[in-house]
Amino acid sequence: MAAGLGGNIVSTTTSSKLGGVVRATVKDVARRAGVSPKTVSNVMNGIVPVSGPTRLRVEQAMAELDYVPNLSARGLRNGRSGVIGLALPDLATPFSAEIAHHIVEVAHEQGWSVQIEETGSDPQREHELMTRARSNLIDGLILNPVVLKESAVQVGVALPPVVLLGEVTQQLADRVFVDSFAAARDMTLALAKPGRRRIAALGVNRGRQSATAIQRTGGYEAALQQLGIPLDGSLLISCDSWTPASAAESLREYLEGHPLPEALFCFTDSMAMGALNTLWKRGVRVPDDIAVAGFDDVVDGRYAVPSLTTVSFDKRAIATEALRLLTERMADRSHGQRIVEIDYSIEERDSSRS
Amino acid sequence: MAAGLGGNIVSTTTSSKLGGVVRATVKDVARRAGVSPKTVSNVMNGIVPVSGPTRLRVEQAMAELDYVPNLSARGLRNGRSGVIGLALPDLATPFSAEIAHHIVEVAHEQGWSVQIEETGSDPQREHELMTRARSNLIDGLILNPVVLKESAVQVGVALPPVVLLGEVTQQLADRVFVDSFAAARDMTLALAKPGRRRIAALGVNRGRQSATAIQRTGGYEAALQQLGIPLDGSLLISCDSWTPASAAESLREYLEGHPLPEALFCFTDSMAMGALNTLWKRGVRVPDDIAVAGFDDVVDGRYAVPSLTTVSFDKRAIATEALRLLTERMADRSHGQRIVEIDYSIEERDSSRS
DNA sequence: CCTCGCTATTACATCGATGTAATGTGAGAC
DNA sequence: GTCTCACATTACATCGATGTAATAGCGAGG
Repeated sequence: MAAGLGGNIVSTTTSSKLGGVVRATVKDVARRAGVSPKTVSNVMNGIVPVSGPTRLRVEQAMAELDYVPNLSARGLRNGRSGVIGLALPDLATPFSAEIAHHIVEVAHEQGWSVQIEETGSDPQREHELMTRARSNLIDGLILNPVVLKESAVQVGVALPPVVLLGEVTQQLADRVFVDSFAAARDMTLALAKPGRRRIAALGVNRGRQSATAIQRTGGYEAALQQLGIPLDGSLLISCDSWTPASAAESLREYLEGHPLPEALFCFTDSMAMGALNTLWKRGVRVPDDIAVAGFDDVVDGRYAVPSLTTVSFDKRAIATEALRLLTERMADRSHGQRIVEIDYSIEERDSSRS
Repeated sequence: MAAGLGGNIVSTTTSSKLGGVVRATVKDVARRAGVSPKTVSNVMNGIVPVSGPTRLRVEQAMAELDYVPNLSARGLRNGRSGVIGLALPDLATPFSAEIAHHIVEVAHEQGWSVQIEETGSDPQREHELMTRARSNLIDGLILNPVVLKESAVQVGVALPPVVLLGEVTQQLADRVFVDSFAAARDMTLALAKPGRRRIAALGVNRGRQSATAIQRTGGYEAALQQLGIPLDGSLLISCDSWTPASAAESLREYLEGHPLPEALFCFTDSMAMGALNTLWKRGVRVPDDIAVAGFDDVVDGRYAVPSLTTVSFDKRAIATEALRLLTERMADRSHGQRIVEIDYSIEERDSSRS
């Protein structure tokens, strides 16, 4: 309201409003504590030393005014927002949800906020995200891409730090992954152990192959080869969407035209649960008539009927490693590509117990 | 590099860096298009009219420079970030995940980003979130509280717009909810229809009651009363954590000391799936020996063995309504509390089919 | 008593976008 | 040919926090 004299403008209204409610700023805190705004800032950041008494006065003033820093302003000034993005195909998928859970949890422990985006397996959407990322509202991105070779995700110099989850190849970004090929191979071997030879695989994509599907199919085939079992194309059950609904329906159709395999390896637990439902509806007993296995070790799979044999791995480790790679790259963008592999194990449960 | 003359300082270095990569600003775009920064801003916002040719030049310049607006700066200036917060107890819970999925989806359609937080059912954490919300990085908050009467969530004047999900009472915030009481009552009635009288309820909390647990327990008891069935305390199976693990274990312990009820109403689908697993392990047939029902209509429940009878409701409608309430309140903070009720229906599936 | 040197504090500019108020430009009317 | 009016465009200040460089304070050493 009051204009100063000369070049200096002395404003008396410094607090800002949020929906009509006043909010204190550093200036307000400074005035109340009888110091300069920069000193308040110094107290908050702790880099520049502040004397004991002054620090106390400032802290008290902050408390009295219920001061909350404006992160937009800080983000503008610092060039960093303290927010990371997490992009997943579909949050409603139990596997994605568990990953998201761990990432949000680990991020929070380290003081980061997480902004979630769904790509819906759409390369276009994945591209949008990179752009969004560049708008400085997020400092980095953890991306779980689906489509192989999606040129959309060109992890280049003009983009913020990115960590990919999963087995995208041909990308230069940092990456955390589980060796799906080896895991699928081992699971197939485990299913074959009790002498089963007619082992079907559920989840082969008909059209555009996802990187994950290719890996798991490859591992499955490698195991058969290792066992000397000839590859039987009629045991590859395709399933366009990796959902229980799609899996249940695909298996239902399949069983109408094919004999029952001795074992069924589903490429995700979600699909396995759809499959279990179909088998149960047809009166097929698991594991007596057919052994079933999944992949991901999702919580619900453990309580499926029967409990689902699956490929298990430490999802929290994935979150921890992804965040480590991301923060390290944010600190130093120059170092080369880093790839972290997460161990897996075969969890044999009731659905394949012979 | 070149200093201007007089009071005006003409800077030639206007683009900013992000990890060593130059990023164009409005100034750069303006210079390239031969207009002022404000005109560029006008082109983007579309409020102030800009002549055709000028607009074209600006748009071309933006494209050439690969311009991306800095949202921190915009947020600082406008006081709004375009981000809303979503706080849920636990993302890994299929129900929460599905809700999150729909909210993220609907929010994206309306141009909002979503920042996710987990409260872990911790009132303290819920409080932190409100503070965080005030830091202007989020314009509003959708909160799914768990604990009843958590004084932490004091939806007051100094806080950003909040919409609560669920049946928190005694709060003045806008709210979207499903009538758990009525739904639980109807489900209990449905389970009793074929003449079942010994109906157990799984999910009663031992210690601190959640609002939801109270509602569902109440509905269950109301149904029994309506049916003239005396309330039998030994049919109330408590379960401290609403997870399949906890439910499976609680039921296992329960069955060791009690006869098998005729029906089991679990307060969530997740718990019901844990229960199904326990029943199967004990050789109890569902629905022949006992009918089982859940609540939430989670995807995996539909493919449980047997398919789970449940209380269903439109989760996308919850998301849509929550966002509508939130955006309306952000536009006008003065109007009174609004409460939206979402319809439910009883989905009878194989787990209770007699 | 004065200066040196160290530390705590301050004034000022800055990050990028945008509202405000003022300026510039053109067509149309007299 | 001049004046008005409407509209496109510009200069400047601002949002809030913080780095930079300069200042103030203060004890120790000469």
